[in-house]
Amino acid sequence: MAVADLETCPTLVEAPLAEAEAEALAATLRVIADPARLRLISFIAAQPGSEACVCNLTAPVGLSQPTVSHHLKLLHDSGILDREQRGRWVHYSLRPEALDLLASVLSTGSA
Amino acid sequence: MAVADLETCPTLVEAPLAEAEAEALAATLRVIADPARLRLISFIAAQPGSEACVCNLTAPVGLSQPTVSHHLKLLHDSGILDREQRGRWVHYSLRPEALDLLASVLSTGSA
DNA sequence: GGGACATATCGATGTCTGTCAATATATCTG
DNA sequence: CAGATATATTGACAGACATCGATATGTCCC
Repeated sequence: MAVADLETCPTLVEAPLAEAEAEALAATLRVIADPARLRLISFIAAQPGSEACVCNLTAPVGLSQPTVSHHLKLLHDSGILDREQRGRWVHYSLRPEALDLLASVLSTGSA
Repeated sequence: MAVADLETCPTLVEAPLAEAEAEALAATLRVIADPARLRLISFIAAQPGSEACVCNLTAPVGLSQPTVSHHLKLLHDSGILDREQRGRWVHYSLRPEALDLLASVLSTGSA
């Protein structure tokens, strides 16, 4: 279930959501609706090139390495972060289109 | 914890989120990250005047009356829906600014 | 006031998930 | 190949929450 699957979804306020559409959107929102994952996103986004090595992400969020790895996996699986392995290190980078797509689904267009 | 409290928050990609800021944003996102609540929002938004009586909301989502009432309370407490009682009936209406504010916090501005 | 109706609250229950310690996998270096 | 380092996976557990039935609260009408 990736953010990209929402591209075919109507806007939230456009028409009544069918059950499957609602579940798809909720699944993506659930990934973002966690303080640790929000902090990871913002930390990565704040780095030059919007990318960061995992080894630099454990300390700032104050969680164990397996937990951070777990969160990064969820963010990657849902298409919010890109993953690139360089030798022993793994770099995660932000996919801004994902957040922007989510924002556009939520927006009412009346602003 | 209402959406309006996010007005002082930086954008998600603007700067690293502090723990309290991340928790505040996550709390609001959690309210939206549920299929039943997403459907309620979209059903209400699709009505003329973006408002609906509770009695018209139970059937479409296929949940019990107490459960629907519970979801509406969460949506109201977080500032996404307005509540107005008219006699025996209660009407909930959408506050578009709330969704738009959320959308603007998520947006990277690079779109 | 009494009965009917609309909505909200309460208590209980099952499921989901965030977290960790332990361990596995993978890559580099000597 | 052996050891070291970086990341991922597994298993377990506690806390959060969606849901329901039962009941309470509030409002209208006779």
